[in-house]
Amino acid sequence: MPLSVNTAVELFHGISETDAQRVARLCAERKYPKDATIFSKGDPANALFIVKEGKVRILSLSDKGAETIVHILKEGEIFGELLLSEEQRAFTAVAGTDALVTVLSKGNLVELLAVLPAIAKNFIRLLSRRLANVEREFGEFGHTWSYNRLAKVLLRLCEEHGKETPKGTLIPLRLTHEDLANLIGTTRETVTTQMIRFRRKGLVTRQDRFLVVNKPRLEEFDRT
Amino acid sequence: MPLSVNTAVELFHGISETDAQRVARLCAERKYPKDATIFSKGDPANALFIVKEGKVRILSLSDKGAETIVHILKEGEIFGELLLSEEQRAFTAVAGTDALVTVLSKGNLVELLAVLPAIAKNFIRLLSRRLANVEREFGEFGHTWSYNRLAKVLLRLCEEHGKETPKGTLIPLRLTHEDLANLIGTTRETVTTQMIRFRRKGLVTRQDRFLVVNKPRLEEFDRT
DNA sequence: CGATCTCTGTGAAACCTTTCACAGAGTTTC
DNA sequence: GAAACTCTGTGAAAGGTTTCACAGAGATCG
Repeated sequence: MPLSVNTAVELFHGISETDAQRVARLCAERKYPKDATIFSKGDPANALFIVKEGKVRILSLSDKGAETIVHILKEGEIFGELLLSEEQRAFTAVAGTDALVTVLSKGNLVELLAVLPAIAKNFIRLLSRRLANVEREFGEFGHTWSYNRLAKVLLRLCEEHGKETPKGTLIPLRLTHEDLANLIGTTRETVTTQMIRFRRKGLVTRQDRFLVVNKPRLEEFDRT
Repeated sequence: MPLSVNTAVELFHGISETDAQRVARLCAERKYPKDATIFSKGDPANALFIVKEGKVRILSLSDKGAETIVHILKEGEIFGELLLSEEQRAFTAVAGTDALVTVLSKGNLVELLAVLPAIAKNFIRLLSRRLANVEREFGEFGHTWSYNRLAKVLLRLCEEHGKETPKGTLIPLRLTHEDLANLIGTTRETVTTQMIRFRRKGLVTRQDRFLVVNKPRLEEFDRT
């Protein structure tokens, strides 16, 4: 068990060292191997999670097997945050890589929110920001064409996970074409076709098994 | 100015009558005629709004004139709720009918959140729920075909605004085909074509200028 | 009431996506 | 290292959507 919670996590910004230790005592830690399910749609929503190491994917699974990747989370991000409004999980969370997560039970969270107003404030800000992002994406997805959505998703992934390199912005995720298809709601084959076009146009390249994006040109492409 | 705030509004659930009056004193009211702009993308985000009467539309306007309707809000719902995380409005809010809204300035909201923990709790629950809804929709919109998205949107509008009648569920909004197109990200012509198909199949009918949905059959259609 | 403006209905051509099928490259596993 | 599996690349046929153009129905405003 950690001695003190990472105050770099936005939820715990601005609380004293003493409080941080108190919080830490209420948290547990769990390890998941890549592709392990952290929780599934329908499970009781009884804890809040924070990604400590690795990546976590939030999936929406439709009745007919279709899978949409709603979010790819990195270190410091929170998930399972809907526990105060929903009894059951609406989504499935899966470890995208080997992952270490901090777990805070619903009871403890409620207590913390009551006792430490700073945390309530942080929580509100955090939910607001995520809501704003999802709604923005939602609005932008009006574009019909897959290549527009693909360009936007790649740019978003650059913002959220990208690492600048001399050759462009590297996205340090092992994303298959099928993953990208699930991110933009199309088929694997369409992604393959469009990625080839993007590569031919010099909008993206490959580095080992990772994608490297030429941000300026891709943005330009997206605007046209 | 109202003497006491409507505690039917979720944000003000569970607070005492005295507190409700205190809250009410911090609120103002504004009236907007149909199609008036309440705030625009880019405006400073300095107040929270609550729909008191009428409908309000939240729009995402892309650089190139494309408009997506992100939300249609009814009485009791909150908007401009992102003010604690965003300096500027990310969306545009427009009166969908003549509308009466309650306005709470950012400063006053922050004060209330600090003083009345019940409100902070309500606010969190409210943001959680909205986030869950948007993410769910987002996930469901994987389906490519316009008629699937159209069916889903109509069903959602039934849930949120529908009034049961002997002939089916009436949606009391004057929605043009263009509005529907902006809700599902397609063109007006496609909506026209699909609505005609829906009508021929008996999934929807018309009542005056309103839409009446045969929910069971439309749900069945959506699943198939 | 007539003119105007908005909304709905249609059709054809160009384009994009899905679906299905299969091949080969790349990885993983034993 | 060979077998098994996953991922990427391709192609053709079928079907859906956009785009453009135009007509008529329906509402609105003097």
